[in-house]
Amino acid sequence: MAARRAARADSAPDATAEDAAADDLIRPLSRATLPQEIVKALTDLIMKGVWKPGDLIPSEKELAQRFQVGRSTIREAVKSLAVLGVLEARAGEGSFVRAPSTELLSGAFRWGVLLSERNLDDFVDVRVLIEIECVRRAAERRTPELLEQLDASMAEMAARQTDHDAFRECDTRFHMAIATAARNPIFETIGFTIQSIVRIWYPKTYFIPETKSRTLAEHRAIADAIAAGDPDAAADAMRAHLDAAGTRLRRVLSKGKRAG
Amino acid sequence: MAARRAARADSAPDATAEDAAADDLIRPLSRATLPQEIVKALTDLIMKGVWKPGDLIPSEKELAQRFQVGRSTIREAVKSLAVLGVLEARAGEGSFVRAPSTELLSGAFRWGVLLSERNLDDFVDVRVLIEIECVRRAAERRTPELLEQLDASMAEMAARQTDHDAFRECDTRFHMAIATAARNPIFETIGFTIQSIVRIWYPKTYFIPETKSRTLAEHRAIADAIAAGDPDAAADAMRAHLDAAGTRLRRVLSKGKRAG
DNA sequence: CGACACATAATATCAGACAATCAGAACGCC
DNA sequence: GGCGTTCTGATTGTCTGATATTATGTGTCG
Repeated sequence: MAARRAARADSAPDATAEDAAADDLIRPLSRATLPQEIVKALTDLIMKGVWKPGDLIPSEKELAQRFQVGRSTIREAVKSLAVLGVLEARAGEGSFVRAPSTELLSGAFRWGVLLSERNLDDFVDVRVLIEIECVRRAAERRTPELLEQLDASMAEMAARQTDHDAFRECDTRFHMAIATAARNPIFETIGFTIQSIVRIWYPKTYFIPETKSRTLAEHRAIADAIAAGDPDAAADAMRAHLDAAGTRLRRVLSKGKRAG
Repeated sequence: MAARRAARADSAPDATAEDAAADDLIRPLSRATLPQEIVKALTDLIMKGVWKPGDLIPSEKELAQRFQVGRSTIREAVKSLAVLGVLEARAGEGSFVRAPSTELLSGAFRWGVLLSERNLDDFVDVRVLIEIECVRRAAERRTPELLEQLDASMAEMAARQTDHDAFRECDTRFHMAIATAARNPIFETIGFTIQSIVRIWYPKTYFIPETKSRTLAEHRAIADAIAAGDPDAAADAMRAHLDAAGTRLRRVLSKGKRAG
């Protein structure tokens, strides 16, 4: 009969020696389903730099032949990565590796539990570390363009304090400008990712009366330190801002929980 | 008779057939693909609390009939959500809503790093920031298990210095153990991602004779500082290690470039 | 030289089939 | 009755083939 694909038949669940490579330590729990393995294989190809953003990956038919699986299996894997925002499948053209963007997980961002109170502290810790580093680098590498962007953001912020959406946009722009000014694409991407999450949650704090005026003042302190080219002062100002914002968010969340 | 959970029918697409048809005629498949729509519909059902964590969702066949699409379409949607960690499909049982986890949140950062432009210097900067923070947190939160893992890694490293692959595995394990010990899933994920990329590049430095002995000594200094519960010393040791490793790598790369 | 029809290739979607797996019912033994 | 075994039905896993839709290139014809 048709030779079956070499199955990964681990006959008995006997305790295996601990010679397992670190590779497999990543997922010891779930038995691998075929599409899951394909996802991992495709991920590895991206990780190793074989496929870079913008690249066209082989067609589904070719991938199916190469992995020795059916087309539907490949499709499920590719589709999963497409939903994640990692790949983009275009009918008639092929599938491409997408550039990093805030669209990552866009469909799933609406899932409320993405940031629950349990992850809030974890997230804030990451935010503090990354944004402080970004602002430090931005202060060292400051340009007139950056200062202009920051000023513009703050000016609009001050002018439109009653418009929640506009205020949020200005807030986002302020932090993203700093992330970009760090002049490191990885910090920039991480910074953008952070902002895409922040802009979903932090606007809840706008209902605290003093939030906006304090935010504006904190932003101004940060911008001043950047303009002065003082990384330490900028870092301090950013830390103060993020601590205050985090406290405000926690206050709103705990209050909402108590009330609801 | 195991009555399957009855899903509300109001999400079925046959309500207001005229409007839907008109809309579809005006914008046939505008941007969204069918599985994407299913994904959105399913996440909405979860978000609205119709399906709660642990619940069994309708079978693929029933969903296909209800949404009036083929089963493969449903499968691609469910599989995507399974990859995202939102659903869990168990053969023979059905698909279940998973308890919220940090997978989505961590995944966003993971892909951000993976898809960012990969310049060595930029990458090393990120590595230094993240791993120093991880080791600092690990020193504050150290456990006997961590110290054991680090010792085991270093012991094997010392014993198998001639085996490049084994040495690399130990190196990876050492850094990943520290990332895990930071006790923050996002830091852990970013740390793992960094290691996944690092392990592609750094083995090139193993051809410098003194690399392995120095790496081992640097690891030992880090482990000692962690064992002593001294975050600052651990951070210093880690910085020294990463700086040295970076220098070694740059040396190999420039030499290789000049030679080849 | 340009516009239109056609060929080609890729994804999008559907349908059906069979295998693998699991929970629970049915059964049989003690 | 209690308990282990077998059977069965439901569900996901996977493969194959077919049709539809879409984008790209190409060649013909005016």
